[in-house]
Amino acid sequence: MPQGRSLSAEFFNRPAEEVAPALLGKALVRRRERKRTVYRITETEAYVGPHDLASHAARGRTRRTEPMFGPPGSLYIYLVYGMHWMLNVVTGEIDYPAAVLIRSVKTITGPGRLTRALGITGALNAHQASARSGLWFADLGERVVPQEIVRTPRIGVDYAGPVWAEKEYRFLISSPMSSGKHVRQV
DNA sequence: GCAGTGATCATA
DNA sequence: ATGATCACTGCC
Repeated sequence: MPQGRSLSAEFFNRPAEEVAPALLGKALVRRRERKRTVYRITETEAYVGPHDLASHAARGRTRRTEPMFGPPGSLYIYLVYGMHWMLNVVTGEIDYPAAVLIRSVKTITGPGRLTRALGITGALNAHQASARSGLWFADLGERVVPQEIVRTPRIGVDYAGPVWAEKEYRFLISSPMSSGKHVRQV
């Protein structure tokens, strides 16, 4: 199975709202026990900076949020509701807290289900995404055109107040089935 | 619809 | 030390 070229830190060194759609169609690669599995990313969310009231970083630099202030391409993984690990990749320059939440890959929908299926826990928190850590991102060479990308408000962030809860920082690859139309393949 | 679950953070 | 909150999921 092709796994493509690993995405460098430079790919992540730009605003989260740019990285989030750019990750659609890219690969999330997991290595466990010498087995590699490649997953196509289908849904992401951007948490854009310290002024973003939906972001943990809006509460400042604490032990929990410290990884968000790390270098681009590092991982921010935290537990929510005492049960579900959330996988994020840090974006932008060091000391600027921003990240992209990986919400779904093909065949696995939901950020908590995703980490459970891939065996991702806080053990990888603050690590760089890399072959070394066993979790990284890659370019499959697949083209995702802007027309295939759908934007919506983020999920589960009503606590942020209307202005920030309504920002369209969630990105999905539109599925031909859900659009109710068949698509001619080129 | 709503309970489960436990780390984190603010308050004290 | 205590209590509220929570970037979710699964079952009623």
